[in-house]
Amino acid sequence: MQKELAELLFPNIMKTPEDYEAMYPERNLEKGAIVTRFAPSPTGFVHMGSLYQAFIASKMARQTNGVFYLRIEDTDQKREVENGITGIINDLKSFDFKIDEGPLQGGVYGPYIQSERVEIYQTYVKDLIKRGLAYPCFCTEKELAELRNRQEREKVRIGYYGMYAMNRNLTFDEIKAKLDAGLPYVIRLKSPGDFHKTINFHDCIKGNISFPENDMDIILLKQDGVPTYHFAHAIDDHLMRTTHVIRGDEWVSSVPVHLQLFEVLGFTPPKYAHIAPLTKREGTSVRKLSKRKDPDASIRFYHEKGIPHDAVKLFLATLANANFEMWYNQNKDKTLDDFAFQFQKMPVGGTYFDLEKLNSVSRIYFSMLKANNLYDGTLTYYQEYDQDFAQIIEKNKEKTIALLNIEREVKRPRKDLASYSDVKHEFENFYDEIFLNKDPESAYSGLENDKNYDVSLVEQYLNIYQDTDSKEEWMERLKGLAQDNGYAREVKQYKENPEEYKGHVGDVCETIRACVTGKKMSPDLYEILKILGKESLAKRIDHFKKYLED
RNA sequence: GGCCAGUUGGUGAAGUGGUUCAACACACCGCCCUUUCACGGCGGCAUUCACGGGUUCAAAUCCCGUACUGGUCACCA
Repeated sequence: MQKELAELLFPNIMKTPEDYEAMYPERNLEKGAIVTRFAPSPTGFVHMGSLYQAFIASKMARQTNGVFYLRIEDTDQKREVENGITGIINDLKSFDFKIDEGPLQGGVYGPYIQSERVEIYQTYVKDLIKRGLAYPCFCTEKELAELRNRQEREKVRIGYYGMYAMNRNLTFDEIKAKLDAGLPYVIRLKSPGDFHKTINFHDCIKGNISFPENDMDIILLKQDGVPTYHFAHAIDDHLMRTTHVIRGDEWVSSVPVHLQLFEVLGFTPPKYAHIAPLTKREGTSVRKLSKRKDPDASIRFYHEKGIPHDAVKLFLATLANANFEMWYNQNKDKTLDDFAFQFQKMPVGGTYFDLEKLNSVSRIYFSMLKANNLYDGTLTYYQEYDQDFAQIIEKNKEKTIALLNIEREVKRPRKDLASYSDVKHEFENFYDEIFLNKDPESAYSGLENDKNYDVSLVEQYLNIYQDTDSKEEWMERLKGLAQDNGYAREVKQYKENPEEYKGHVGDVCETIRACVTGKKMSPDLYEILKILGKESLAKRIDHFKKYLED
């Protein structure tokens, strides 16, 4: 009878589970190799939360010489977005995640798009029906809603299970009659579970967890013949020979369903690793990072700000394994690839997505770049976002690299850059074509309207300027200049007898700095002056005077 | 409401029974270095690990309860 029912429902399915088992054999990999996947729905761009999951999955696969593949879960046509798949692939590519198998790169376990695998799912469903483990259900939305209401009233567990599974024991003739009447139906699992029994399993991240067994007759195939997530997961991850299912922890409570599915299908279950969500604070509550509410959830955000993807990855790495940061700080010459991530060290609760932390990670990243690499990245960034500035730094390539190199090739480099967008802000005043073309007020806006400077100090400095000076000679000159004008040669001198001086050599520097950079703070003045040269200095003095006169 | 999980300083977090167990990072403050800022150095910032009880010679670490936070209970993934 069950066999007849199976044939009645799926007359066109000719293959058997055995055929697919043979088609997709076990992978031949070294022991401990992790086969895992990134399995998004094509609902738009990849956001931080899913990127984080992809990062962890690809990392775990890479470091065990395993396989990282991409599977598109497009079983819900309603949610689909145009170009969703290429968008996802491009996003992953831009972060340099190597995809071993996927819709574009192919692979012997394909197709890697679920909508192209419908025949496979139906084959297994047909087999389950044949074995009396699944059945067609004709319940309408309305009936289901009524059931829910009734269960709410009776204060019993809500769901389609046990005695509430109305269509569970329909006879063959009843089913045939409904079919003949053209009624739509879904295929449900005839759950063998008992809610009063407990199922234990081990999650690689969360540890041992126990749940009541699943007794819900969950839907396997929707009305359109396409599987639900649960069923597709069981079939695909078995057939694609996934060893570790790495996914968001909103799935933890579904594990009993999934384990049951593996059981009835006769599959060995994979290991599970449920990743805690990236979270944000909102008042006193905590919520998942949201595509809609958080601009920083989008990858675009980092691109526009000019935070390199490698810096973002470093940040994700510290979120994934907090001990990464310490290791990295002690092994600056190593890369992400040299660190072995551990599931056990991944956070169990929510993971706070802290932009300030990203900032600090990015600063360290920038501080370690070589000037010419920094230059290349900067140029690429401004070619996209500010062509005028891009032209200027391109025209002044050597000068720009020299500027970017100030206090860089030292043991402890500066950390004043957190993004490419900071470069313009920090350095634009060093280009005469920008600085001198600004009106004096805005060129010197960094002085915050402080006009208490003695410009004659800079004029005197111009007269004694020697571009062959070593740093020590330069300093000597400044000290002389200080002394001649009633300033202390040394800061200490001044501190001991402040009333005897107008100020100290630092104040002299400060005045030159203000004149030259338009700011109260800057990288090493000696280096800057050397790069700018005497001519530029002279022009800046005139500019400075206009500002002071105003 | 049922089921499952989490709760360590200003923040993120290490740490799962015992003489450095309260690391580290970010933030903040103080001092030092110093031509400014930064960098760096030193110091400060949880007598205590949500609360209450229990087990133990010994608990942030194990057990029970309470509170709070989050997840989940779809023909969405």
